[in-house]
Amino acid sequence: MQPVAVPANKNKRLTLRDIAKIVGVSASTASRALNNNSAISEEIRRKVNKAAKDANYIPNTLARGLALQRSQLIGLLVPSIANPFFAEILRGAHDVAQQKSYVVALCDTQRDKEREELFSERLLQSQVDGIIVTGSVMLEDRLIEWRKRNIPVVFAGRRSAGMRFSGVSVDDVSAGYQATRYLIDKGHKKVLFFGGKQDSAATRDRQRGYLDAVESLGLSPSVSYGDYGMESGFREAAKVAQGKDRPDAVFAANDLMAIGLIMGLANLGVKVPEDIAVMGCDDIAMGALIRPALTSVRIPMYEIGVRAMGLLLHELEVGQTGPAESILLDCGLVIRDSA
Amino acid sequence: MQPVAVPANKNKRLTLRDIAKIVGVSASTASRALNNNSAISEEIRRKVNKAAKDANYIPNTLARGLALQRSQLIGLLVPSIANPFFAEILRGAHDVAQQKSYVVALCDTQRDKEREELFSERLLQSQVDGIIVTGSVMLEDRLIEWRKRNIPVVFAGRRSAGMRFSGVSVDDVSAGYQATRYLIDKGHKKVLFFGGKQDSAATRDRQRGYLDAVESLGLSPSVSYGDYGMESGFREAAKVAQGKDRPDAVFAANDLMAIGLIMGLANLGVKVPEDIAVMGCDDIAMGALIRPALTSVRIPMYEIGVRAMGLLLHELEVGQTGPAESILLDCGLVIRDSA
DNA sequence: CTGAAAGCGCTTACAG
DNA sequence: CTGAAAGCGCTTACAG
Repeated sequence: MQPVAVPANKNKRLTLRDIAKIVGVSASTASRALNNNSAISEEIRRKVNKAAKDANYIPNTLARGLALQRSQLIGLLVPSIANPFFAEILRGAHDVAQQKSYVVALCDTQRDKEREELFSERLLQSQVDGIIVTGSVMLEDRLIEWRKRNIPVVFAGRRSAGMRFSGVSVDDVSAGYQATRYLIDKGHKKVLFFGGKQDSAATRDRQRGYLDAVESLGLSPSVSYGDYGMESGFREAAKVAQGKDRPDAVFAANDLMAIGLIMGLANLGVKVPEDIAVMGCDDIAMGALIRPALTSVRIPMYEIGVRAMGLLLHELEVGQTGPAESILLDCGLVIRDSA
Repeated sequence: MQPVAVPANKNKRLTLRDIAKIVGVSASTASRALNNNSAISEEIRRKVNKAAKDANYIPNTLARGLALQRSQLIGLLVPSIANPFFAEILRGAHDVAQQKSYVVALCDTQRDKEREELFSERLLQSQVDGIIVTGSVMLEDRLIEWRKRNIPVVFAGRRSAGMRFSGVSVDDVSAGYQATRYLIDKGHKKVLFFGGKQDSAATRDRQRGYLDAVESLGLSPSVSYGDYGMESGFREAAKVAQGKDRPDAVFAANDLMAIGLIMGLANLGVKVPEDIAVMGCDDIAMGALIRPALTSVRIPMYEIGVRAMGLLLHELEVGQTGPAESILLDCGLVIRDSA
């Protein structure tokens, strides 16, 4: 049997038909052999696979996707990759996607509604097989577009409010309650809640938990807002430290702001935790390294990403499941030195 | 003229042919109208566009990509999204890609060679139009595969060594030299270079600069390595602080390690900068907020990402340019309190 | 077990 | 300016 010459291939990519030709079978057969999804003679399967490997054949996912109606792409909407909280979710989601041969299309929305909508459309065009939405400010009716097209959407790190989308998150109300309760049990009387953006669901829920704790114990609440960034915590320090009605503890809605706050207070000569106790939320890696080490509420971010992608891929395989599934992961206190 | 009924569309996506039918033209014409890349009567163009908008038509990028041999996807290889340095490059690259209607396929390689190769292959399959490689440990001959297929590759944050690939980075040797020189000029006699992973090009170059400075001034070098993570800096503190041949200054190859080091030293009661001066490299946001505020070398990370994607997209439009183009961005000292 | 054909949804020469 | 046809590279009923 004469070996058939491999076509000159001048910068022309090898196609399935090419390798079929090499082996001397039809493209259909080659396809079946490669995907071994159908009965094929063992010999042909071997030959095709060998030829593919030898010729360094790389299947075209675009063409495959078009034929199969599956792009093998998963969209990921995050408000800010610079934020370790979302970076961790992203990492978790990314890891399981890759492991299942999906590729992740990343969109950093910067919490901007216009960008969210633009990206949502772009991802739709790219025919992503599904989308993970994290920390979105997007109105859910925008997402209905996806639902209508029968494309799975799962939330990560936040629960979907009105319309029922699947998602995995943490009980933020409980997180807020636990943190505040801890502070109060430690003897603090004036604890300030320092939230992130007000339109954020996490801030809303953590504040709810804070209020529950404070009010149930007959203390009076006080609230202030930053933007989830470290710098906003740093700036807040000035307000907090400044005399008259100074709190004796603050519960920040995320660690980044808590850390900024600690830095800012140190800068102003206010001692943490002696003068003011500071507690964060999320338990990002940095918290353990900062001095004083940050007391916080641990939110299993990486795990959230993992589970969210797991859910999404599951819905993809099983086909649109019936009711939306909400997974709530546990969170607990991480007590260190700042409170 | 009777309005033609829109097909019932039960969860079947609208296709170009559908909207062509609505308007009463051929798919070819509809395509031309939408992409307005060819002479088309103004009236038809309007009608087609209106119909597309009314019907909420979403073009299928997969099909388009197959026909045009362009996926509109750009691959991004980063060693770790959890690392702010790469997160910033990623952000820059992402922003310009999105702005030019490309979507970004993210791969976190964890600096693992096997994963890099796996992802490289996966991206090839996905028909990405180009790829940005950042902080890769991948042997460049792996990248030749890309070159052969005529797919643009650009490096970001690191220069390509052997084979000439385009890239944008910073003069790391100079960064190392500037930092060390600053330390020495401040009167320090025993400055330690605390590198990241030894196989990292940035570490190699910054160390080169360090050595140049130290040796040209007749001092003797001493070198130690971490892994670029904050924790490795924290751990290093113990070694550094421990008595006998204690350095009076350390230049860390990145800010994360420098910050960890500062935290660790504080923890051990060693005063920075009085007992030991600490200098970082990169100038990540956190450095400004830490106490003592971190003295560092500013590497314009976001800008690197922006320029790298710019270069890539340019090569894509112009077609493979001739010689590789290397852009070197400036870096300079950011003097704060830690040194 | 294998092949020819049709189709996935778009684009672009090629003719009018 | 417009349409019919062929093609991008794969997959999968449908027949053997």
